[in-house]
Amino acid sequence: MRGPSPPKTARENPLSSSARPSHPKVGITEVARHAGVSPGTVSNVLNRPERVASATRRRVEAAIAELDYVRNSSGSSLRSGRSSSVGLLVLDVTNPFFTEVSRGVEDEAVTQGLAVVLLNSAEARDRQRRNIRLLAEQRAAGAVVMPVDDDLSDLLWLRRQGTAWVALDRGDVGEDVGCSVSVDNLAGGLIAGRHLIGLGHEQVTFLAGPFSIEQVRQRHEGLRTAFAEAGMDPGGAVRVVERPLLNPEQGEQAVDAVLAGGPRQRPSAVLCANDQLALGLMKGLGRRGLRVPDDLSVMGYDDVDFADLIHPGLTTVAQPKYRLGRAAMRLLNSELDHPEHHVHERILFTPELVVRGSTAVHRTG
Amino acid sequence: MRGPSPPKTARENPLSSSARPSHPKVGITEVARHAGVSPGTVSNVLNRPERVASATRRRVEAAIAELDYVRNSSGSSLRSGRSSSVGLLVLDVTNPFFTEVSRGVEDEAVTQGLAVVLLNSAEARDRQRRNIRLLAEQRAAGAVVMPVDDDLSDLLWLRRQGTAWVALDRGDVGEDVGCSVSVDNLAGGLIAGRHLIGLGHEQVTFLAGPFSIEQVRQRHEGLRTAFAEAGMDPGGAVRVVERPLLNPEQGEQAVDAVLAGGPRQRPSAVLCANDQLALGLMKGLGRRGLRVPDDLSVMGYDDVDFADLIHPGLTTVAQPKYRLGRAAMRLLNSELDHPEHHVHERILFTPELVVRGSTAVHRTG
DNA sequence: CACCTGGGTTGAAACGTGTCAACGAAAACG
DNA sequence: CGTTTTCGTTGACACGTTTCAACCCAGGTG
Repeated sequence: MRGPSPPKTARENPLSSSARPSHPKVGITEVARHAGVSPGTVSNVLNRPERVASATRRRVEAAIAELDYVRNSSGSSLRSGRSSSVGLLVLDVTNPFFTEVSRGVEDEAVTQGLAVVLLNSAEARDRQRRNIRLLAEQRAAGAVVMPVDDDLSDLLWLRRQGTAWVALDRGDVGEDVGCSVSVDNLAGGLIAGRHLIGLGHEQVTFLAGPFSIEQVRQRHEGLRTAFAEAGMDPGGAVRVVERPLLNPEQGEQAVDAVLAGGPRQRPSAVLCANDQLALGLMKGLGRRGLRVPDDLSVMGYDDVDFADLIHPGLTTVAQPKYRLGRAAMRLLNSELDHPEHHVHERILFTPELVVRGSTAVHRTG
Repeated sequence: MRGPSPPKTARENPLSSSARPSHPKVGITEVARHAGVSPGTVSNVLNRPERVASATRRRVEAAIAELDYVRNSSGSSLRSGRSSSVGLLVLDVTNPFFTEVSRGVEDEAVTQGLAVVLLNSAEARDRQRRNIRLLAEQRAAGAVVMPVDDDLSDLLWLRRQGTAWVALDRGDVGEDVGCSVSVDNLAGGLIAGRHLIGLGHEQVTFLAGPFSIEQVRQRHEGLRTAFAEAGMDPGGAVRVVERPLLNPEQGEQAVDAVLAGGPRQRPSAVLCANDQLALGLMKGLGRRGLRVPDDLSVMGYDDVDFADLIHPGLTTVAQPKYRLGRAAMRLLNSELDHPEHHVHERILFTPELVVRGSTAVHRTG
């Protein structure tokens, strides 16, 4: 695709002005010749240094340095059948929640010398599919995946291709299918609901993302449970507004729907499926001249960085984002290291309530 | 590294329960046999479909579908010397500015069938170096890079290895070195300064990131120019507070330094090098009981999503983030397509002032 | 001294693909 | 009808690495 110079004419590349011209083709064999050993030995120096006598090892390392050899990972993963990079398939790079998770994944991956490639599904099924295909073509060692919906068929296909994965933030994948690490969304909805009920709210709206996402469903269910638990009828007390995506724009556009309804059903508090939605909603409310929390209490979910930075601070349900990513990658590592006697595992974190300024007691009347 | 099963024993993999067992090894040759053609023809179907008769093409495509063949990109890039993925080397995945840019890059890359792998420097030189090495080992086709500082030696090395790149948001790379696309930071600082001066501010603080970053230096310079232009002494009017990183935490921690100084030098407005810094600063000010913009005007830089979502809205200098990414990738594409008669190019966008609620006229007295 | 042992090293054989000269057949031409 | 051109297809080879049986040799054992 690139032909660095007119094919047959091995003309000197004008770019390599500084430093040694760095012979265009330095492979393992060239290094071997230069060090007076066989290619196999060089390979050993690279991959199992302990098996080679320290004298020759030093000689090889010197040659590597002198020739400025850089390993060709295509060759290596072609021969070994697997590449040494793992995919991180994320729902939305734009969402701070995911970027935080990715930090955890990266930190854990480097300890194993694995490279992380970050891929973005943008909450779209076909993009997820494209990315999964990409991972298969690259023969990725493994992947950490946040599935876009309940249909795991593409992921099963990926595993059949020989690429292991662990599901993140999706607790409902059976343990016969794969590992998963997630946060208890039922519990999250529950503590959110209890918090609002404790403040005297009797009519709340759940501003939801698509119900095709399991997290959304469970947070909703938890919220309803809280009301049932308090002896109130969830059917009457919690209304749902569903949006197709979980971003701020959607939150802002939802204002009308949230405020709609007769004075009787008008909510005194809103629980958003997401901090992003909450942020947009608060902006929309501000536009309408409504004050948070005086006119309406607002809760988010995730506790992303900016939840603490806006005014009023966003009351929200915190998820251990960094640890989530770390745990997922650790699980993946253990599966890669011992594929034969690996049994899928499910890790469940517990969310925590973080109270800030965006929720207040319901002033009746 | 992975040994799918005890070496010699080709035992049936218990995982492939559903669907066809999908013979573990389907390569281009297997497809060829199945379609009754030569491997070369299959390769042509994959890469230059127009050169193969439609009858045989259909036959091959059927075989591909039936065998569930998935191309092995290791083999392909080993043979061709280049992989078909490009790197996007970003300063900080956490910063919404970069995620927006990445969307532009991705959208443009898919039009050329290139896969984008996102790599994170975390504003750290050694991580940038690791990532550059990774790109070299993978023989990446190219890269879009936001350099962490002025030292471009690693990037020059990368190009010597045969991987082209274009610099993003770093206008000072010479056109003898590589393409670049950036936003005019001098102009940005200038319009920011004019805005503040127009509001009557005479004493402002520039809350800066590390001055090793070119953008920071230039925005500062633009700000000073605005004052000089207005007949005021920049040396007296603009004070600088420098922070080592460009994130919200740093902004919050800078409150003391910003407010420090006798009543005479106490600023009535702050220009932040970054929206992230501005956000943190505003939070810190809130903690101190100071109101924005009543007690202090605050400006950001970038116009990330949330600048419009917080209260008060953040007055800021908008950069065309998405177009930035798109332009960079387009430049890279053109270099990859015609490496021989390519001449490096420099694209400079113009920033725009976005006035929101965080700046107000200076109430003297 | 003959024999074994085992750590170091070698050489050749894959891995799956792209490329390219060569070739056959059919079509266009004189 | 013979000759050239065009279009499709073929095989074999090369890319850079890992792997593995074979081998060498020094040191220990009987």
